[in-house]
Amino acid sequence: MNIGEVAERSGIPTKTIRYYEDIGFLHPKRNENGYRIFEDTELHKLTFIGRARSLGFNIEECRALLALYEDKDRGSADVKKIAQQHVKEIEDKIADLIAMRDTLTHLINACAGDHRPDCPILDNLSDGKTKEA
Amino acid sequence: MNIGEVAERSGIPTKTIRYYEDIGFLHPKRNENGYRIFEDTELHKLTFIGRARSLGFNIEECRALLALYEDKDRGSADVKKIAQQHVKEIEDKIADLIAMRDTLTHLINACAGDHRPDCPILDNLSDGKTKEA
DNA sequence: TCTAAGGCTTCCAGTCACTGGAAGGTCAAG
DNA sequence: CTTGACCTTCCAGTGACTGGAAGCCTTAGA
Repeated sequence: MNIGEVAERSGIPTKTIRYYEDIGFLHPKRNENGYRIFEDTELHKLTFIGRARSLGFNIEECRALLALYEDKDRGSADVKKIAQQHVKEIEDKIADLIAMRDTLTHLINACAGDHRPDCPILDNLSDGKTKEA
Repeated sequence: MNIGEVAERSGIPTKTIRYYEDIGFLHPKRNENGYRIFEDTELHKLTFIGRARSLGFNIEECRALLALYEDKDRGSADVKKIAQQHVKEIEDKIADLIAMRDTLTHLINACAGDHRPDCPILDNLSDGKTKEA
């Protein structure tokens, strides 16, 4: 397979595939003409990485998962640990975002949204206090 | 005030303050020795930006809010619109993260987490399917 | 008066995970 | 033989900082 076909089948852009080669995720062979040739195993790897990325694992986490994936002797405990750590991080982010949303929603509700310049949102950004109606 | 004091009072690092000057948020005057001198208005602006950033507004949104903040004739509707748009984006992110978390939690629950190599998490990353017990 | 510490300056480079674009080689169809 | 799609490499940019180097300025203490 050439890079274009792999890109289509894995759903990962060619640019990104080359980048993944740069950072050592893949080592495709080369044709006489310099083109990369991908085997099925490379396609699988790419798909694997794509799924992990879409679950929010960062590149280093993907590298760790990939190493575990390729290590036939790893225990599932290692993988579970990475995943659990990751769930914790996701939950922290969710909590942060919910706090943001609630604060903003609160401010929006306090804001008349008309042509007068009086604006609780800006007031809050300016002095950190929310005025109640 | 010198930059160090402003940094302490606004909670924004000196590096970041200089960066904010670079991108045109501030225009502090300079001393004979080249040091930046900050007035109270600059401190207020920085605090304003800091709060907006902590609410997840990006730099361009901050720029817009700052412009509205400094425009005495703006209607609160303009500000409300930016904030509402932002709440939408936050809610999208929350939904994404919840989906990620649920998928991962599901996989973690299916994973024995022992020393055997059989691992539903890797299996899923590899083939996109979750095996039920 | 010298020195040392700390604060200030600028500029350059790195972060993360790509993404865009330029310049040019290769290949298959018409 | 040309056209267009595909491939290659390399360089630069994204967002929002952050780190570090090199060097000037100020202040306190010996």
